[in-house]
Amino acid sequence: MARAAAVDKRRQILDAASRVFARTGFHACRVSDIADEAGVAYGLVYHYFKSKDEVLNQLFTERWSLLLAAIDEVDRKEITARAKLDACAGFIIDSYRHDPELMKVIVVEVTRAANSFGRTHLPEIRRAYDSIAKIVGDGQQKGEFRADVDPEFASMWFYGAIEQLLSGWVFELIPQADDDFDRARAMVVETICGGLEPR
Amino acid sequence: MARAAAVDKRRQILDAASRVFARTGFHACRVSDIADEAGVAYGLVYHYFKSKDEVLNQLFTERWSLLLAAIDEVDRKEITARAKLDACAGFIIDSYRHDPELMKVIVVEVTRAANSFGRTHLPEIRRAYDSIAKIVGDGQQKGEFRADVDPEFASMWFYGAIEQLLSGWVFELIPQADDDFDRARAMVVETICGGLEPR
DNA sequence: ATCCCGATTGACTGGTCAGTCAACCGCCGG
DNA sequence: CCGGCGGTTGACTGACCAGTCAATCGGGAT
Repeated sequence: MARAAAVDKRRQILDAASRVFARTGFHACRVSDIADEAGVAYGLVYHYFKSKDEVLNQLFTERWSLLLAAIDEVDRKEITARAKLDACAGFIIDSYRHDPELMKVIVVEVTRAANSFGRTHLPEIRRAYDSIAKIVGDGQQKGEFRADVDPEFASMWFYGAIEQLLSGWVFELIPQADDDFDRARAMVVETICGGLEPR
Repeated sequence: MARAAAVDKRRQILDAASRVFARTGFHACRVSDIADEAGVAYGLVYHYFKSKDEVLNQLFTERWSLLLAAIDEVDRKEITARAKLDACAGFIIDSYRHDPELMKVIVVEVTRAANSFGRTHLPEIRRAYDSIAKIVGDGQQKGEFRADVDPEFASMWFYGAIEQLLSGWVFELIPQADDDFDRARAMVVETICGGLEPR
């Protein structure tokens, strides 16, 4: 019971932090905001986490490892490179659809923060790029994609295009009705894979 | 003379700020770091700028208005949509090549910072997306691009792909020898325009 | 009933830093 | 030679906030 309650409180704090970071930004918010949002005392945050930074690290690592696992799993399937990239795009976009606040935090505070947290998590972030590059490279081997494009670069703009879509939704620059997510996924994959395939 | 010296000092502070923000990040650096880097007294920063924020705003606005002007000028030319997008990509990449620190600051601290400065400058950022969307839309009108892709979305991933390239260079994830810049530009334009053109 | 120990509380502290301000400098015009 | 004024200086202050810690709570074991 004590054990289960502790797990709950920890989760409660993480979820609250996700909302607060999304709303106010990591730097602009206070630890007391997180505690208030979670409905717990200030000090309890420090019972479960070493520091404010560690709360964000935890949020990032949790979700990013799911992403890495998903990409690797996709890569193991016997499907075309285009289908693999479509599945990757789908996973990322669905992550946003499922929990926009958490994805906003991850993108804004970590993935796109070249200073601060981006630096810290560079290896994990890079692993995602590498996995996508591998998918592109394998596609080239099989003749599905043209060979005169560097897979390393292609993975950057494939990922960049998707992340920019998320940003567009976060900033409310592009529509996010329920079917816009799937349409956007289909269009971006169609365009980039179309450009990567031999004419 | 006094006038000229004042302009120099202001510039000196802006340039120093660009270097310091790039190195340390806007939030992590102190105003005294900027003053030290510029070789002026702490208080002088506040003689020329209302606040630390205003220094960053100034850096951003200066460069971003150049970008907006460049895109508009490109759009006015009588060339294909693909050539226009190529010129836009070229301008952004050359901006980075010419002054990587400033572009790093603009991308990391403003463009990609959905909270804080991103919010503040949303209208100007949006104008760039809109201009690119217009180029894509016009290309569709002329039959150069397929019509079944939303220009608004296409501009997001075109810009996103390029910005991710910049990020890759900032993070030192992809090579940045002198000819990598032009190769990257050519590849990304070839891929995305290739995907946008009718098969 | 009593003890124990992990969970929980929130007041407090120490350090940091943006922004202020009063004094100083040196050029220029009279 | 002097007075004024924009440019320049840097010590200081006030606010803010991450992280600490001593005290309290409460439930399970004996």
